[in-house]
Amino acid sequence: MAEKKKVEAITSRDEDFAKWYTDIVKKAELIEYTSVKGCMVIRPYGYAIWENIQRILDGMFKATGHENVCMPMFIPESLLQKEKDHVEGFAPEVAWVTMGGKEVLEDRLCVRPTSETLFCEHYANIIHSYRDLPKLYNQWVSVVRWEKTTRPFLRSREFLWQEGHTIHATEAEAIRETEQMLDIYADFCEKYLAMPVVKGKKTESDKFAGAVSTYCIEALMHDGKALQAGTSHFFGDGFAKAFDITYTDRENKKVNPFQTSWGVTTRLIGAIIMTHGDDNGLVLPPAVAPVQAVIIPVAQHKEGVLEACEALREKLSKRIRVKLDDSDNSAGWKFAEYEMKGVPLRIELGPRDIENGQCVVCLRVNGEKISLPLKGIEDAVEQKLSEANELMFAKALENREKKTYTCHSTDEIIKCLEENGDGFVKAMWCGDEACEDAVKEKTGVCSRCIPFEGEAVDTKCVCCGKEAKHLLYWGKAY
RNA sequence: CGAGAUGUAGCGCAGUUUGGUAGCGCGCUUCGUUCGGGACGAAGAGGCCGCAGGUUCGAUUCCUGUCAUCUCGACCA
Repeated sequence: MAEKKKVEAITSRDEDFAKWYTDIVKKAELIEYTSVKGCMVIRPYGYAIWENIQRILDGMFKATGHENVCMPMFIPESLLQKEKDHVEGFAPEVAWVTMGGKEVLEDRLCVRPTSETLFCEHYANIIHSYRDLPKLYNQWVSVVRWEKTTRPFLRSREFLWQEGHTIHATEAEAIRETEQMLDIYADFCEKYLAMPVVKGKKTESDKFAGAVSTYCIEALMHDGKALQAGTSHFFGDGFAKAFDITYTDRENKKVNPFQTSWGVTTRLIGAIIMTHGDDNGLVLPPAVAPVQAVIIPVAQHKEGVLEACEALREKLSKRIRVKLDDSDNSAGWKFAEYEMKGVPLRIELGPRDIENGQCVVCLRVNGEKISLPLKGIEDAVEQKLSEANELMFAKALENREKKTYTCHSTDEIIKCLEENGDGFVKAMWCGDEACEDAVKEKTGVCSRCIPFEGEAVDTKCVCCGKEAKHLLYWGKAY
């Protein structure tokens, strides 16, 4: 029996985190590989998670006045090259199109690696007066970046995302927008994905190509590596100038507007896996779980069991996403299956329960198993789902706190990571790029962000010892 | 993109050293017995051994190339 179980089990998380991750994406049926490197099929169960993410976020965007649009997938080289920093930032990973198998020499087309240039071209066409501003646009599409190394969800060559592109009359308004969207991302991650994030600003060397400043949310995965979960950029009027976007203001003067862009990707699914998953498989936050509760009949061949299960499913389906598995697999098989798939709640219903007017409810996050009366079960189940969400957030936060270290020298960073494993390192920085590089060279951690919250832990730079300007989060990143 | 490893049935693997057209476990199909933590028995089905060249009478096995996957670096959401 023990032998058999071993055959089916996934790699232990603490033994080999990377293998554990790929085991989960395959065994929970989130993705399947294709014959093209870095391009994956997102299977129904994986895509349903993305649809839930999409639905919630889209609601948040709409509630703050944004509208969805859809830009073309192709960008002519001449357009891509209009903003110098931007094109330089993306050039190495742009995929070019050949027409009918022939190389195109003049103004060839690429597949969008991001759509700033397309939005800019469009804005230049439709914006004339201050009355045309702001435009708060977003699109849900896929983009292509020809990455060298790829990993499902974390780094694929084509990935799904949303990209918001807004344009404003004033700098202050654009900055407010950048901050607002970062807040929305952070709220979304913490409330709906139960994933704590650090809000902050990227250093100069790490910011988006063409941006004045890049804000980000950084999350810490269970193995102590950092993952950028979302970004929000303030562009100033640099793009507007490069693309000749102007409007006439109230004083009848021609001026450039200010822009932002912000995005999250299917990488969030990778973040969910690596934040919450355990040795039994995926653990999904209730808000985005395709199935929030699964009903498993016990001794389903016995009279009345399936009928009782169906009645329960019917009742719960009015409130939550519920599935009844009446397949003829054994109950034990189903338990393991839905644990692998990360279903937040399992409801067992068998002859004994029916007799007692109850069911057994089991929480995926901690394995807690309790009997609850069938009367009023809808409320109890909703209660348990929100409890599961809180527990997941608390667990993830505990892991992050445990793996957040404060260091005062590069030697201390090296020693600390050796003793405790990877994690966030909080250390002061003078603001000099040379020090940023030197820390990476010496210790292996790179700068993640300058956090909005958090007090100075020292007065001197962790690297050069000169006066420190910023507290910085450092870490090894995905 | 540099270093390394791996591609054999849906999944996990053996076989390759020493060349002769493929095997195991799980899963799958059918029937029966089961069903409160991945049940059991019987009978079946399933393979251009990643792909393309080469060597050979003959290649899953040897050689070359290529594609994909994984790991570690450099780069990046």
